[in-house]
Amino acid sequence: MDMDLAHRMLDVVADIPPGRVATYGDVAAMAGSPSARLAGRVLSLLADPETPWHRVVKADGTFAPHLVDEQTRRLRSEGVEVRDGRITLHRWRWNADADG
DNA sequence: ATCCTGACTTGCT
DNA sequence: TAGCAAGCCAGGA
Repeated sequence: MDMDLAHRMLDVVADIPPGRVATYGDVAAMAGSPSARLAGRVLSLLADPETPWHRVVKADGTFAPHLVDEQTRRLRSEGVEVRDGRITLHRWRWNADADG
């Protein structure tokens, strides 16, 4: 696996501000990859305890099935409104340009 | 080499 | 809105 790319993805995730989220596709794109699957793979294999993985969601605002509970708790603790296992993406999605 | 599976996304029905 | 297929990168059998 491309470790340089992997670390860029982790850096992108680390840059997501609290209370904001990004999609797997966003993370991949910002790291220079077209593969959202790779972003998920990188998080599953290389995420540190410090990595805010819970700020990464699917393109439709839902979460990976096995993470729903934990991710819901963490996002709510940051002020993100989670309804029925999903968020309103257009409202919480991180805009790197506007939000930093 | 081929097939299946996975923290994914998009387009069609 | 829900279900399916194809495309995507990588890894295991």
